[in-house]
Amino acid sequence: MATIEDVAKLAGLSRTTVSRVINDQPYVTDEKRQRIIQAMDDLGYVPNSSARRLRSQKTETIAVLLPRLTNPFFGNLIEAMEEKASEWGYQVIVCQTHDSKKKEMDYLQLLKTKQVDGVILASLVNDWKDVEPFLESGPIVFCNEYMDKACIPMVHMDHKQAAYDATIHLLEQDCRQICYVTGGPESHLSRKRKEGFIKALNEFGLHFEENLSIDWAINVSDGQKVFHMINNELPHVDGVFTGSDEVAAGLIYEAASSDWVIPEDLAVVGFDNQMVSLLMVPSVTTVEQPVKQMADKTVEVLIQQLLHPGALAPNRYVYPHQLLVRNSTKRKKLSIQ
Amino acid sequence: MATIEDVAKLAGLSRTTVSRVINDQPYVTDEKRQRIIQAMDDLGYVPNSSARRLRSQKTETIAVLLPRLTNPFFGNLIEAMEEKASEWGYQVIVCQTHDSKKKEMDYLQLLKTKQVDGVILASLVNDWKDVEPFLESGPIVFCNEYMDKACIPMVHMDHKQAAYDATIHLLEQDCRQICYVTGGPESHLSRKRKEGFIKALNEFGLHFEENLSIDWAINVSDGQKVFHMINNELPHVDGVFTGSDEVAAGLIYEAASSDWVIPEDLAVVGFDNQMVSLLMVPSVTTVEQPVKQMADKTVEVLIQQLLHPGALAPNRYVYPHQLLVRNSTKRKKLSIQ
DNA sequence: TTGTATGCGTTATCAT
DNA sequence: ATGATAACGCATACAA
Repeated sequence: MATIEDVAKLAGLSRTTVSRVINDQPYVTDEKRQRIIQAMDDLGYVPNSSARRLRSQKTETIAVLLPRLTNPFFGNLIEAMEEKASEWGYQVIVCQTHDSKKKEMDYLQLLKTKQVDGVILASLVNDWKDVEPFLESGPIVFCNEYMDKACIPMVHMDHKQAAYDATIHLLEQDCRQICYVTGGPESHLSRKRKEGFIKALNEFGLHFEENLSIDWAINVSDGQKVFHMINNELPHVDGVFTGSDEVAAGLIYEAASSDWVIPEDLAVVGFDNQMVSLLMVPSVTTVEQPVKQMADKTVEVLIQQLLHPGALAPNRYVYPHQLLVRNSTKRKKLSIQ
Repeated sequence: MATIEDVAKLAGLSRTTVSRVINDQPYVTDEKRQRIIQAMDDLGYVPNSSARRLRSQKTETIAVLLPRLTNPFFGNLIEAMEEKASEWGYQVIVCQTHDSKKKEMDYLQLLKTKQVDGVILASLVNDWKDVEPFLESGPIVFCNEYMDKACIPMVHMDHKQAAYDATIHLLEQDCRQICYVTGGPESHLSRKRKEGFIKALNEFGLHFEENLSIDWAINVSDGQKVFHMINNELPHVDGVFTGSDEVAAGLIYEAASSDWVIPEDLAVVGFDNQMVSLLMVPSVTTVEQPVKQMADKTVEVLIQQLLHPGALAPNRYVYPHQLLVRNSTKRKKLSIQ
């Protein structure tokens, strides 16, 4: 493999001059520049990035931590992030934590060992106090997940309000026994959602009931299980709030082979506006998040931190959500005007 | 940031000895080993990976090239790959080419510049002759996509046979005007599928008709467009072979708000056995690929190449597929026995 | 405008 | 068992 030295020799010049050409710097005569370019071509020279990294203390690489890629929300998120990062010439390393504290800490080490310049946390299972020390090694930005006590940039929506809106909608459809279905570890985000859910209940004179709460549902097959649980143990339930379109879809799929009619017997709201929520029969009422905008902003904020280490950017970017009302909750027939 | 030098000084020993401790090498007294570990702890020392990379000429990182992550097939693929790679202590860089020749070449440069030790090609739009030279810089392995002329390991299924099976099934359901829907750039894989499709037609005395061929459909909304195209311009079509469950889902979704009844008027097969193919009403007949096994095998083969550069592994791993017959093609009623 | 010398942090070689 | 030194490939401060 040719090195800068080889190129210098072949061109009959010094490493410095070659380096200048490589980095598009001035103070090189056109003639010598050409000679060097020629030499690089002849040798098939390519700068060794490990050497550059060591010299520059930069990697042009970022890590994105998330639970798992098969959750389409995170799939969409990282798709957009990679695209944006690539525009800036940055690589993206995928870090699936599977909600494991250990894996999360292991991936954070990438920052310490200088394998990446910065980190995006799209989920968090460890305590913030265990993560904070990593800030010494480079910037960290939250996306989706957030944490009031952390003094770093955060890009997310108002999950409390979103859950509130969705729940109010269920209540307005005359649901009174609403099952609260969530999954994954308890997080700041999930607590916010729960707050919104409870706030809405309270406004209708209801309160949160532990026995209508399910906290282990994260995918389609869990959704199917949830339906059977409701069918067998909670027949009085008339509405379901879930934090995931996949779960909602599984539930609705399973209900189709039963007596339950959706939404008349059971109204269901999902979350994320995944494709499947539109395709289901009935289509699923859901909360849309501006995933691409959030992803783009997150990458932008992180890279700005890398480029201008001093500049403290405003550190909250809250994006709007939208409740998309579809057939899985339309219990009230419209009166003919 | 503390360096090995700092640790050495604090412990009153040499860099060499510290390095020995870091790398678990022998020839260090327990007493000094302890002293060094203590010093590393005190300083919060972590080896700098850029320096290690430069020194060892290894990155412990691989690149995975694919068109886009929002295609759930590739989402599942990379999820499994990342997990497997992480078991071996390897990082994964996501490289979305969006089927662009230029982006593909750019990402392949990662190999030349030593940012990654090896590359997995899950798709390919450039000619093989343009890719082959990169082999000088490190191993490349195909997964899903393949190429008969390339002398590198390949992990994939028999796409010709899979398409053949799916088409025969449509024909057995009495479809005679089958629309062939595909998307993305022409590739070896897509050619193989087409061969299988044509072979099946031929066995039923039919031949491929260009005007029943659509080559621009890759997602749900394309599937919707396909339906309208059939509805408006190809009303005599009675079956659809598509290379994607998303497209099939979009088509079926759109058909629901029309006169067409699926499968009676139009039988539809998808590909990949995505969750959505099961959830649709009617559920979608599809071809299942053993994604996880293929992903695991690919990573394993690549890492073996990295660990034992000499050892030529057998270079084809062909995995079985399975046609899952669901409601979108069940036109023939079972006779009561 | 060009070149020399030095150091980024690590590990391998060779002495001791 | 331990340490001095060179080398990995590059880019920068400084000199010319």
